[in-house]
Amino acid sequence: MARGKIQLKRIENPVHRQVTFCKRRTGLLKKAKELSVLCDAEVGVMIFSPQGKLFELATKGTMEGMIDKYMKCTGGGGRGSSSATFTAQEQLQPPTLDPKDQVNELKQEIDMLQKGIRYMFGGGDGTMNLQELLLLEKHLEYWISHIRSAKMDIMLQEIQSLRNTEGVLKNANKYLLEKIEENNNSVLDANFATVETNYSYPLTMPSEIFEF
Amino acid sequence: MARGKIQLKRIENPVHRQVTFCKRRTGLLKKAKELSVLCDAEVGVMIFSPQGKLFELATKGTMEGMIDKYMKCTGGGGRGSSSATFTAQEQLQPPTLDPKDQVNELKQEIDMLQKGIRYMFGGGDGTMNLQELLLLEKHLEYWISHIRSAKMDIMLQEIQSLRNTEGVLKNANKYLLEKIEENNNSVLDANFATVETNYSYPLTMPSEIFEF
DNA sequence: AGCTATTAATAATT
DNA sequence: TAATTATTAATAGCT
Repeated sequence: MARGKIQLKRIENPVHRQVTFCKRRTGLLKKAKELSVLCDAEVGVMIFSPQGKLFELATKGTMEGMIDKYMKCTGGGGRGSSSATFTAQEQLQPPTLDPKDQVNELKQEIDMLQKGIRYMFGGGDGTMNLQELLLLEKHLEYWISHIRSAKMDIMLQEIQSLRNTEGVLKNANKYLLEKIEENNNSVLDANFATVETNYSYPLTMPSEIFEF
Repeated sequence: MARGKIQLKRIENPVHRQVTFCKRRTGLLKKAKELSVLCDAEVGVMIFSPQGKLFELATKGTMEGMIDKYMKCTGGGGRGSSSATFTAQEQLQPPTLDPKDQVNELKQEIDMLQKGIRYMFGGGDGTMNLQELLLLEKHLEYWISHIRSAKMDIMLQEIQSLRNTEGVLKNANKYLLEKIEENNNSVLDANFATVETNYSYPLTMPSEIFEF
């Protein structure tokens, strides 16, 4: 937003970077405060400079309070992601477990996530339960609409092109056969009478599979 | 920044407030990410809607990690948080390696996977940082090997089939032309001399695009 | 959800 | 640094 567009990549010039950090930090904190006031939301922002200096903003109460709230929100034991995707974790569990159990539990969760991914991309080895499958299905419906990749388009184009060629060849073939027939009739030579059957081939290709 | 100035006070109209919350929340998170990328800073944002729903962004690692860093930054034990806004402080971070770290590591991996899934299929709301993307890329390389779906295989098969047909037709065509030539030679009839050129067509198709 | 007319943020420059 | 300004980016009000 200024005398020139910016690329969304690290600013290499250290001076520019520092200046921009200053300006944008101020801007971000301002925006955060505005959001909070305008929309009655509670906003917390933490910024660590490259040198490790902390800048913070908590629009209601303290940052500590926000962190507590955050912990409660993300599920007590506290991973850092909201509702969403494929989690099978319990929301209510004794907070203190043996570290080893904790590790195993987390490993299991990772397995679950990977299973979901494998299911989607590997062709589904059928070890997911109904609830998981329903969630997946919902996502799939959305993803499917995005699958028209360029490669697919190119392939379809190529198929069409080949089909056109096939048509041309068929016509040429037919024409030539007719001409031979004519020749045969006129010169009474039966040598080429079986040509047609010698070169029979299936010209009808199943095309339903391309209806995406 | 729009069709009219705004007052920096709570928007009373609930609909307007909700819409604005949505828009500005997006804007704030975008700005946070930009600051992080442009200036190589680590930024964390927590937003609680009036209804208590959490929206978050952690530009490096997880929010948990940021909170840990914050805690260390603001005074070790977690006390003594700065009451106010815009505070700037020092920070250090010593390296550690014990069971607890293992747990954190696994938690981070789960976060990564969940974020990745959301990123890929949720439309990519752009909340992944470089490190996460690299990890994701690694996973993707694995998944990609499974993407040869039945449909793709069928398509390739179909293309091959069409090419075979094309070959057969070409041969038949060639054979027929030869026969005609023979005929022409034997009956001294020049009527079909131009048949060949009448049915010229490109038989060489670009096939490089199918090298997956 | 999209679309502009405007305002707000800010990159380059002084 | 701090101020200025030419531009870009965000978004308020409408559909």
